[in-house]
Amino acid sequence: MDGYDRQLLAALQADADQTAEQLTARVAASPSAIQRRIRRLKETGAIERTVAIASPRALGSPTFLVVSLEVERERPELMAHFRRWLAAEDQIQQAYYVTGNADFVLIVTATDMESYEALMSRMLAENSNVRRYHTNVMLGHVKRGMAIPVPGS
Amino acid sequence: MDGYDRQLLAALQADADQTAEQLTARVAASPSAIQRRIRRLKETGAIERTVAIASPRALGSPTFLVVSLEVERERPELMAHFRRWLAAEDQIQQAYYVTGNADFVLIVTATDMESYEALMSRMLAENSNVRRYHTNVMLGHVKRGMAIPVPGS
DNA sequence: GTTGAAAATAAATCAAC
DNA sequence: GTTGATTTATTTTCAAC
Repeated sequence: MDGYDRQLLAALQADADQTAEQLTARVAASPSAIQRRIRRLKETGAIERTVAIASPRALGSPTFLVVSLEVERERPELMAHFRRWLAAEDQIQQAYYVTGNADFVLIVTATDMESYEALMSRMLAENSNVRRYHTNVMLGHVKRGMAIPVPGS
Repeated sequence: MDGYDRQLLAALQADADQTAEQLTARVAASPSAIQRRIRRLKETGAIERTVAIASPRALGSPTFLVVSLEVERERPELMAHFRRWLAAEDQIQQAYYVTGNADFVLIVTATDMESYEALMSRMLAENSNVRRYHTNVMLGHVKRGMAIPVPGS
């Protein structure tokens, strides 16, 4: 991971559809070097994956919700079960383990509030260590991304 | 947007590095049809963009924070200013406008707590309508993604 | 790291069904 | 929608510097 790799990560986090040739405009290196490094970044896992960001409108403008929840942490096996449950649910986009009032913060999608409530009921039914949760319905977003800023860029 | 497009969106949200040929395994259509549709999905904006998901470890394991904040909403011009401010800050990955206790939920990255605090100070100094905020430091994540589930898939 | 050429792969375009 | 051929663009690999 040197300056070239960091510049590449910055560029590809913003737009992964650029060709090696186009990237020479942003990364001071030749197409050959760029191609080699991109492959290496993927091999080493510095680039975990490349994904298409879909427009919510194109998929029926689902409801998004921000859920903070508290769990009973005493039983490790229940926590492990809960994490697996979260990972398996497609409607749960993001699941973060946090400090503070809440233990988890989730970003959830649902076609409508009814389906959200069904998901939450199922969550409670299938995870006895979930104590309570608080829902914030998303009204809109200013920004949506996963890009991590790169030091030298 | 028919069944083919939805299947494609589902597949590309998970992995955008698949060739049209590889996609025939998941989308019951020929490579030609798949290529044509992918291009159309990008042109129409159904696919907003394609991005590389970088490993936080590769970028120095930054701290992630979930910030809920309350704003003074009375002055629309201040709100517009705040939204632009959020959009312009690289450290702010996601900014959601929500109902409930908080008005906004942010997902923020910082190299360390000091830089996070500097960002928040600057936020307050440059946005007089931000009333208060509450920080949840992220300890880890179970899941990190932007994929929207697709009805028929 | 670079350039440049060759080979392999994939995408784009088109015709015909 | 499909197949198959063609063209174009990109990636990959390599040699030489």
